[in-house]
Amino acid sequence: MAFDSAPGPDGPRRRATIRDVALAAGVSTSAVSKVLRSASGVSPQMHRRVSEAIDALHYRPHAGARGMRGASYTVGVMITEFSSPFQPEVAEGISMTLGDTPYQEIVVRGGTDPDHQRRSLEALFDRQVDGVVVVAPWTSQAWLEDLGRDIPTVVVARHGSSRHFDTVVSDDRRGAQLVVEHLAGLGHTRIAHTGQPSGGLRGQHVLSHTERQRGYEAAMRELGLQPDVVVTGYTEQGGYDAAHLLMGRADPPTAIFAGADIAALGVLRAADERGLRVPDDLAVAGYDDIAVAGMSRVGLTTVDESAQDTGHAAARLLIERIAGRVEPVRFVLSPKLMVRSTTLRS
Amino acid sequence: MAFDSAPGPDGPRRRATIRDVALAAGVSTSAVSKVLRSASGVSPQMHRRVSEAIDALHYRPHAGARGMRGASYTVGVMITEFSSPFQPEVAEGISMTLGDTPYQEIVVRGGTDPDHQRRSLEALFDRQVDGVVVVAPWTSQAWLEDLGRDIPTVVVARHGSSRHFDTVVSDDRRGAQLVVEHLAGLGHTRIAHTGQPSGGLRGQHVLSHTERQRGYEAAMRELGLQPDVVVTGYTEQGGYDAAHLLMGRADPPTAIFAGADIAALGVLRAADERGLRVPDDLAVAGYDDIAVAGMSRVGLTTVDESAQDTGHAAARLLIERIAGRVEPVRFVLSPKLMVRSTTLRS
DNA sequence: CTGAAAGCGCTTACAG
DNA sequence: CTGAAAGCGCTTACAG
Repeated sequence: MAFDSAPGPDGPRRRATIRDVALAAGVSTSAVSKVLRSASGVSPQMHRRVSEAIDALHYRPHAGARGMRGASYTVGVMITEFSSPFQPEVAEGISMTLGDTPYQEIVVRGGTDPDHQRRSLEALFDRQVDGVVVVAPWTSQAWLEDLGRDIPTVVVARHGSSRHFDTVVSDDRRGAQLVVEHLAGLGHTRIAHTGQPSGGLRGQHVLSHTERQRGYEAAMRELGLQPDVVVTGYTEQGGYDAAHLLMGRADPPTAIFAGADIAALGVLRAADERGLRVPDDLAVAGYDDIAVAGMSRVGLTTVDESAQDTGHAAARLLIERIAGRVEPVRFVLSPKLMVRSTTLRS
Repeated sequence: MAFDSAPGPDGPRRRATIRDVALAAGVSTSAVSKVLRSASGVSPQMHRRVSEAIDALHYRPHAGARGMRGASYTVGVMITEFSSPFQPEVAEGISMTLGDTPYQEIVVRGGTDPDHQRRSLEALFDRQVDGVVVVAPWTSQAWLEDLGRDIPTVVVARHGSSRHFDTVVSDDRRGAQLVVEHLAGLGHTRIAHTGQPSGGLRGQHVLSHTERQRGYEAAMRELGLQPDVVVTGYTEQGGYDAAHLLMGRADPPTAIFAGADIAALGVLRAADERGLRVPDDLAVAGYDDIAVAGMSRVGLTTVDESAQDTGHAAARLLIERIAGRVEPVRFVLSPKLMVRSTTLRS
């Protein structure tokens, strides 16, 4: 481990404390504390002596004890699932950005149930994090505003304005528009969309998928086309079910724009099952540009919203907020259309 | 948030403490503490009064403060990357299993650099976790044994015996054997393998990939075939590079067994680029059975080692260890061959 | 069964 | 610039 004192032959060893360091350096614990926090008001030689003692004892401050008075240097991150193709990339971006700071991220799983998400966020709060990044929360605006009042908060993938927290979103409306225009430009007129239930969120404070659906509908109308939405869910199975439903109709669409890549994969599976050639019989597009989308055997046309950049922006904003900023910031990333073989024959 | 006291119009509100609860219930803080930990020696009416006060104040114990004396009810999990297709599934399994217990998981990213992994583990330790699950650590056995002496520890995906921690592994040797026998049974004799550097780990204390390679080599020799290993890495690019190298030879293999699915995807990309038909010109197999492997357009033959079950077992063992068990346990999961279209023509 | 007191390892005003 | 003292919110022996 990071320390070595009283090495009993087998049992756990005692961890060095600030008191041990103070004793070894012949100074007060207050002095050690100042060096630890690189606070002002320490002479160079004091700094040196303390630093040497810290190294010699392999001392590491106890985060829990620090958190009781000052900062814990921990930021909490909540994502809905660890094993989804998109959100962990956001966490990865946060982790990379935090690498250069004294902050350490801890990630918890919130699930999609609002109550479970609340409990996960509370668990983070109980651990005295200095701030939180919340990805795709299915909870009320009021509850999030309360959270933001109690602790520096950045919300990812949720639209609308806020008073007490920052927001990082992709311009989902614009992204959906890019897809629709691309498909219409190829001559498609019957373009269907697979969506996800709004989760009871309404108005401007909605999650990405609702904005995508709105963007799709607006773009279709603008082109004089009839929107056609099937709401199943952003899962492989959801896309699969939606595709079978749509293609079983008398007058099926010639293109399906799935709200998420994971659902688009389900659409492709259904298309394969029905013996449809992609893109000749059916064009397919997704959203997110997850790693699989770029695979040669998949070649999914989709929208890149850069999960890593999202995480980077979220981490940066959170640090600013921890440092004292209170005015809410809304950071919007620009989506980019990635055209591949599921819409364009080579 | 989980509490509501002194609601300043805008600023953060003060969190209820054990003292507030004691005052509201008209009892001592010691009594509240006992109820919190469901310790013995509390009368039913005391229990009721305290519980009511806890609910009324929306009180939640502060994990940092608890951790200073007793348990923090937090278990730390370290995985190498958040955005890899396999390890987060293990974390998911841990999270699900912990859902029924008072423990909360927190996950950190360790990366593949041993020093970075150490720092991540230390960060967990600083946060006073009650135990840790370490997935695929690239560090010395001595260091892990030291960690295990200081804190209940379960190591995933690392082979060999241990004195101070538990181990959860899949029988990688057997899994590799299943793949080789499957391919040989199809008539292949030139079967190549793509591996990953051992990372300096030797002897019995190696990570999964080294065991897989050993299993491959042993199975080949047993069948009187010549092992043929290219060590690149368990990445898409690694598989891609290995495949181009192998297929560029005068006498190329007819089958490639990639050590991990992610590398197998790279092999498939290279095969597509070279215009090779799979499985007719080249059979491809992987290992891990990640979600993509089962996709209709991929259909990758692979080995299922059940990441969720791995996480479940790890969580269960860790809780036993926190409860006091000291004898090391080694839990071995049985791999299962998943035959799909990259080796078997339909 | 109940509670007063000490202490966990830090940081934060406050004297000097 | 330096340090003694108080206190953060809990749990743990220890009396009663």
